[in-house]
Amino acid sequence: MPLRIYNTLTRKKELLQPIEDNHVKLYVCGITSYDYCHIGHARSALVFDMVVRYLRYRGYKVTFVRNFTDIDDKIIKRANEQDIDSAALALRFIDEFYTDMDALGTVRPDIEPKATEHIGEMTELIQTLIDKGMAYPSGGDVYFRVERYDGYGRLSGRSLEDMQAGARIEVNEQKENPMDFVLWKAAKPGEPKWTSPWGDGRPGWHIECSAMSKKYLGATFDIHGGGKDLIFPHHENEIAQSCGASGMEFANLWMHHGFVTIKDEKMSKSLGNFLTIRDVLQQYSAEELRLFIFSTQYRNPLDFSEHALQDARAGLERMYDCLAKIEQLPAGDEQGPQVVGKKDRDKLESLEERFQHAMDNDFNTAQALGLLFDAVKTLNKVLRAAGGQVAADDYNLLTTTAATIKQLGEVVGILQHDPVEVMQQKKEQLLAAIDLSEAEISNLIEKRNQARANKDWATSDEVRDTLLASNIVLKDGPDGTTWDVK
RNA sequence: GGCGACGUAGCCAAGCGGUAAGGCAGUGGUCUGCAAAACCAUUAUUCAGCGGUUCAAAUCCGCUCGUCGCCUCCA
Repeated sequence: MPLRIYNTLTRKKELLQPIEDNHVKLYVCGITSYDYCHIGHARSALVFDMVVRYLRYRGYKVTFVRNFTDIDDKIIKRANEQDIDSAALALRFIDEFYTDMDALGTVRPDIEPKATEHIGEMTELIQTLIDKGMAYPSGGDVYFRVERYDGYGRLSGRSLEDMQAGARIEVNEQKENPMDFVLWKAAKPGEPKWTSPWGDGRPGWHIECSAMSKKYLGATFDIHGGGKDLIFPHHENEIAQSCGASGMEFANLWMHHGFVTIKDEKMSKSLGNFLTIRDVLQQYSAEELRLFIFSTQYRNPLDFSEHALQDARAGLERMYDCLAKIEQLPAGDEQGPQVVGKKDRDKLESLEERFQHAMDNDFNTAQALGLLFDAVKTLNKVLRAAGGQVAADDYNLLTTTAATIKQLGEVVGILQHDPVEVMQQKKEQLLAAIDLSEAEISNLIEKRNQARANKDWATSDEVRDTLLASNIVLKDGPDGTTWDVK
């Protein structure tokens, strides 16, 4: 029954115990909007989409906040390169982000705050830190005084000494300590700026999340999430700012997902080995992409390859095919022979429970999906054994299990389309690429059936080979011949 | 250099102290005129290597090797 989540802070799986009974408050670091999103961003969005869906499925109320960083060095730089306004650039890529998210079918967060709309909250927080001696203005900037916060390094598991030893930080004369980080940046000429007690400027990156999470979720909340690359310095600094200012705990649980890699290297802009979400969605459906992403547990690295996506496609089709067959099954016959054995019945009836058990273990989607596939395997076996004549009891088991599979699929966002239609659409799509209509295929099948009735195998095989040349595969079953596009 | 993660069949991937899920691919069989599909069976005496703890280890501990990540913007 209990849901356990791996907490980066303690390096252990911990029971989820929301501060407010049954209400989970979740903050996720969103994108910096200056470019199209790549598959790594898709993984992030999809992982937390799954988390929210699962928590809600388990009966929790979830308040989900995900921010937009719409002011930052990269945005300014990119806007300058294109000679456009930085705010306009940021807005444009927020729009593009929504386009991608809608295509992926992710649930919208409840609140999506933008950094530029919370400057007041940030300056207030910075002032609190200055008042407490945890921050200091210097030359128009304001810096966080890292040595004044005892717990600095506890999230990333490193000591201040370790970090200083290997510091690759640029020497900055304005800092008291090289590890101090900026809370407020003085504006250079021509840069976007806001007024503050320390002069015109803009916020540093980390302060926005501290300010906005506090505003919408409170000083202490349940889960804070993001990619592994945010652990240091971003989340470490958030903890320092938030705990430093409030004197209270910040997020109770820290969830960090692994990277998407290509040939085992991190996908990133600097390496140039990234694919955008829309690139991939041109070739693969959102559900295929989801199946691929959830084929491994969220903390592990996930290697992107054409082969892996093809596997996901084959797997998803296998599931839909099974569901479609059940949907088209004639209602159960009271007289029909029962073919489902006790072992299979128990297995199918306990599917939801076992699925929950897997997901309760730190959202183990890989195992959960394995259980779904295992159920499909069993359903296929039953369908085969029944041969179209299903006993009423078996029929009920088949249809309720199919409904359960669809319901559980919703947690990871797959199997949400009508199975019969999906299989039909798949055919039509592929047919469109071939110069044959369904009617022509039916005619050819009819011709072949006549030839077969006359035991004219030469003609029969000729028809089959002709169709095969157009990627149409014939399947002779007990109820006649059906076909599929290869 | 500091810190961390990972190494399970041809590929992907669960399992986290009680004797190796699942997917893709392969092989044999049922079915078929022959096929295809589907189904059934089968595919790791073994979990990078070497030691140790334990009645029992892929699972815990130590060392070695290998891969990757963070330490600078990054999901």
